[in-house]
Amino acid sequence: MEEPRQRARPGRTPAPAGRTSRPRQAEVARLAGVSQATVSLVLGARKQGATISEETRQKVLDAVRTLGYVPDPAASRLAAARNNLLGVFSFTSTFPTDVQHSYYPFLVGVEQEAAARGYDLVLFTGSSTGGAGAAGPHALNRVRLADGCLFLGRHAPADELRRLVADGFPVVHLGRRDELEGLAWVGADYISAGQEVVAHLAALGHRRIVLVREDDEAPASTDREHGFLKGLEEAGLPGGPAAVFRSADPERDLTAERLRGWLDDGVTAFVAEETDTGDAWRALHGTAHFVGIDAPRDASLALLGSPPPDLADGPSPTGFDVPRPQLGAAAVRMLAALVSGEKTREPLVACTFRPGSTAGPPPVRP
Amino acid sequence: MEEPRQRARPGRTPAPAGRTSRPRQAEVARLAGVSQATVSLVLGARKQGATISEETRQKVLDAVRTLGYVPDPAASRLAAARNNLLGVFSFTSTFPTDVQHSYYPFLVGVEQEAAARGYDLVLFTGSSTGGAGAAGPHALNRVRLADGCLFLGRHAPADELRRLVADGFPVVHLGRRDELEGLAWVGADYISAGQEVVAHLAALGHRRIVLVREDDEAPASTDREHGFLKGLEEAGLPGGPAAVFRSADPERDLTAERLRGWLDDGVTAFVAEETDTGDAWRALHGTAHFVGIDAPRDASLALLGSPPPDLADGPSPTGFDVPRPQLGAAAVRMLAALVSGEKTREPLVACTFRPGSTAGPPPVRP
DNA sequence: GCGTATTACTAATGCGCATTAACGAGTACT
DNA sequence: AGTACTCGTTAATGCGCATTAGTAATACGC
Repeated sequence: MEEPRQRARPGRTPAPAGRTSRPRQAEVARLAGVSQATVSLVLGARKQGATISEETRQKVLDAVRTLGYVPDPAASRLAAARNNLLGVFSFTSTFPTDVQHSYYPFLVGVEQEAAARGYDLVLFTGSSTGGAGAAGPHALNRVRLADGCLFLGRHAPADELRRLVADGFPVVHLGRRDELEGLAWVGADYISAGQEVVAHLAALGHRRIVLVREDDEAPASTDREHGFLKGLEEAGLPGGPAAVFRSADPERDLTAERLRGWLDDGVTAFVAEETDTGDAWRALHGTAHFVGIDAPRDASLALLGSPPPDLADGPSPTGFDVPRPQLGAAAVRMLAALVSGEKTREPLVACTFRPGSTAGPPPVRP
Repeated sequence: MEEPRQRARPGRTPAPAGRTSRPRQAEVARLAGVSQATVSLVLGARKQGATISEETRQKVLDAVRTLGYVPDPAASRLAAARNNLLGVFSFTSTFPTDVQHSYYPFLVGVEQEAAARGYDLVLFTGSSTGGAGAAGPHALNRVRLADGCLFLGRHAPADELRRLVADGFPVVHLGRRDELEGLAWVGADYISAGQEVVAHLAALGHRRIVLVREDDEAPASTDREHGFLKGLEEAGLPGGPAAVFRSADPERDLTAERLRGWLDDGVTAFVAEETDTGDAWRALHGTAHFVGIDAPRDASLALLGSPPPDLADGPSPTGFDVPRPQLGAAAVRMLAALVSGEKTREPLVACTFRPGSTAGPPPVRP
């Protein structure tokens, strides 16, 4: 019988012997005098199955400590396990030059909650300015290295997100996102918060309230309006289109005449939504000041959110605050739940009512 | 001849057939009628070596499109023996509740540069309670999961850092750190910057200049003093201990009497170092104001750094700015160089002179 | 004394991809 | 015809880890 000719052995070149590379489980095993499998068993917090003697366990752990062994995340994941890494993906850079527009407040909570649960964070930056990093059609794919990924901002391409979700990869979107079937998300409960603000005003005695908002279809915006209208309804106050003033440019359209007109019509309280720019509140605040309204004496003002930084020094507006760190933390909790296969939990985080100083009882009409 | 008994084949259970998993290169290969290796060659942007016919390339790309294949990053990185991950370690949390005390400005540059080079960032928090790797005495080992690691702040324990460096793990420290042999670092060139400020004052005509600094041995502090003294020397001005006022609590010790004494002695310009707290500048600024000095009319003031946030609204002090984003970027460049085995580069980043409005010609003495 | 548990560990295997030696086919040159 | 190349492709291999069948050793039951 002719022995089949021994083929040469292709494959990768062995690592250069010169530099000491990071230790592997094999080295740990050698040092501990056990097999690589045993090392894996000791390190993996197996819930059942193999048992390891305390003696062996200690030998292994000692070797791990001595060598400073740390598992390779890529290998862990490839072997169908996890690597205790959570991704944070933002299409725009996570650290924009301007802190104001950053996700910083959310990340505070994200980092804390992740650390508390034993996860480290991987920052995946989408198309950054330089963008040499092949921001191809599959840029989102890198996140698969982690056990799951958190998405900030609504810029993540829907089809790629859908793909991740369809593949069963744990994904959580920070901010409501219903249009994407199956996408888990956490968001602030703007509806309840808006409702609460209206309830507060109604309790003070206001009977005619107007909402000033921008021309925007984002959930954060429409939810606030829903909450506002719901609040009116529950208080038995007049709602309908007349209660909402919507404009693409409030600072231009919210004129003094218009404001005076409302006042003459018996409107005693005004509510503005919080926007990226803060324009709605700025317009309301500015025009009211211009007209000579002294809040809350002549009329009450409220803001569905926090004031923009440039107005932060003024009197604290009545309204609510979005608990951004808590939102980040909630997102991490949900992501962790998905990673471990648990059911998803309540996606809404309550906002906190801020009494402020711009709302009071309506003026007594002569 | 007895055939060796056929061992059973242990290993992992095959994936549940139920769910259609994502396509692999093998499936693409089958559809395209080529081998898996060919698929890998087509997809990988090989710089040299194998050549692929245009026909085959198209067949493969078509199959990729048909199946919607996307590479598994875990597998890619495992096979390529690098994770494309850079660690960022800060002993305090990376996102402190107070933005002011954060490394945010550095991270802006770190993120940009890392993204431009195709790296993702892993955030390690030293103080984190759980922190996956139980913040024991070997908490730093956790960073070995990345290809290299950037250290922010000087809280990282020296012995552990030393260990990483000794093991050939690529490490870069943000901020000068000479005492640790072999540690790569990048830092701001405080010496040149301090020198430049003094040169500016000297050029304006000042002949007696005093530096106010805290009682601190941090390189950022001593470097500023060196630069200051070097500047004096180059301008042929009197240096020595008399030119430097050092105090652990400048706000208490920098009294009005002392300041008046200097003025009487012919000192016409004062320089403060920038500190974490901004106390040196605050003391100098405050006492000068108290004494009735109007800068730059009665005397010139300069600051070796940027003013603290609470004084940011006042007149812009003459001095220099530390280009924090650029420092972060430079640190990433150096780290990337270390990871790919290149030589390290220039560790110093130049500060930018800020003319400001607190320095001018010395007053004409009667 | 022999079957059956139980315990403690190891060998073997594959995850999906990158890498490379080897090979067949074609071309060009002695 | 033999040699020397170039081109295009593939088989084989391993990256580092998790998983599981198997085994050896000891303990237990009757």
